[in-house]
Amino acid sequence: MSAIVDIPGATRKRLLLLLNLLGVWPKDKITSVDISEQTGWKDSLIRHDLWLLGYNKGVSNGYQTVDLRDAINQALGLEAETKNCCIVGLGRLGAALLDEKLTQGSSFVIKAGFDSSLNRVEILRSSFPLYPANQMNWIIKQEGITLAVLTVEDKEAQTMTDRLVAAGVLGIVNMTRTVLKVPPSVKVENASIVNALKIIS
Amino acid sequence: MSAIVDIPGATRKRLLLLLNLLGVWPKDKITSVDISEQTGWKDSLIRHDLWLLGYNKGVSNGYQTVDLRDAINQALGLEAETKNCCIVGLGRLGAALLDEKLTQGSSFVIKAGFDSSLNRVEILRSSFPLYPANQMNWIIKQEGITLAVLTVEDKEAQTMTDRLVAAGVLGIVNMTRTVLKVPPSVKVENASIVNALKIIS
DNA sequence: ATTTGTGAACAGTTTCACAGCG
DNA sequence: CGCTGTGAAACTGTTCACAAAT
Repeated sequence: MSAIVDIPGATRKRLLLLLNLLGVWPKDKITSVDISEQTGWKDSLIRHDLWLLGYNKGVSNGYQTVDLRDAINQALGLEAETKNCCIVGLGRLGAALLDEKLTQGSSFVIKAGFDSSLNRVEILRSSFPLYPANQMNWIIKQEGITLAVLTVEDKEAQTMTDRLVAAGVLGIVNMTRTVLKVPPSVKVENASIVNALKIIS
Repeated sequence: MSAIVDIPGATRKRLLLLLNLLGVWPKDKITSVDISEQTGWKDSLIRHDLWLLGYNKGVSNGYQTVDLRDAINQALGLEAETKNCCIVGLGRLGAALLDEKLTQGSSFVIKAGFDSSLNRVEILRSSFPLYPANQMNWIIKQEGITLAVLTVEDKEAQTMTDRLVAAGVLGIVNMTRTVLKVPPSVKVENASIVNALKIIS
């Protein structure tokens, strides 16, 4: 088990996106300039990222697409075991995530969905079980769920977050506009569409 | 029209989230320590942000909730005119966004939805019109649409992006895993759920 | 000739320390 | 005193320039 280098956040985000590009790159060789053209990142930045990562098999010839992809996957500690996730909030947006295609080809498995409305839990069809929100604590523990996607109404966001944290979840993808209050050990990534619109406008 | 100060990206993102917090803050006064407790950001960082923004009405007493909110709104150039948006890709995720509630209370108005499947365009119900993707160019121009939310399948992502760019869109919220290639004048914010899961895990 | 690997220089961001206001 | 406003210091992230490899 090679030492997993500590990759800075900004670099990590880029490498994760690069992984997606490598997955569809048609040629078996790719250069830092190729990547730059596809992504808009400076070629020097890409080389620097890969240097931080400790990859150094590209000398003067560009990188082997597949080999680079594997190396990044390994260095980021992905591709390891699958991670169990849950969805909290089964309104229109949450229900859309019941679609398996979303996580297809990734190492994430959605193990459960929760909603505070019993009605929704009973009506919706899904490939994984749905539960009323008051069962979150024990289901999360029992299923070994470590990540959650939060798609509730804003007014419920903090309450549900508190429950997720109490149940021992390690990371939350926050699709609400609310700023979530979590202990430092829990990671939050904000992916709200309205917030994203504000950022770019 | 006061000079709109140029706010650095990191600060801008925080202020946008802070706005949401201020909207639900129960007291009429708020201090940098209050904000720190709710968000996890260092109180000194918050004061620094507000300093950059040019706000300086808080001296030694904390900030007036409503006044601060207005000031941030104004400084970020939000709250100005409404921005016209469109949704590209009406699969399960895209269809979920047809719900008006999503943009409710924001200054974004969804003017159109597009999909390359005529079938979906005809079947789905929505509060704004849906069009086949080949009409994107003129509809976007006619409706004055400047922002797009991209919720297509990954394999269509770049093609649709090219069309959006050609039609003159200025920003894209990318809900796909694909790294989009756009000219420097077009802003992209990645909000893909699977990518977000990777970031936190 | 290309294209990487490397570290130094540069730019951006966060934290610290503390003067000064109410 | 508690809390902001302020700039310097520390830190993080990006770009540049160029030697080395093929």
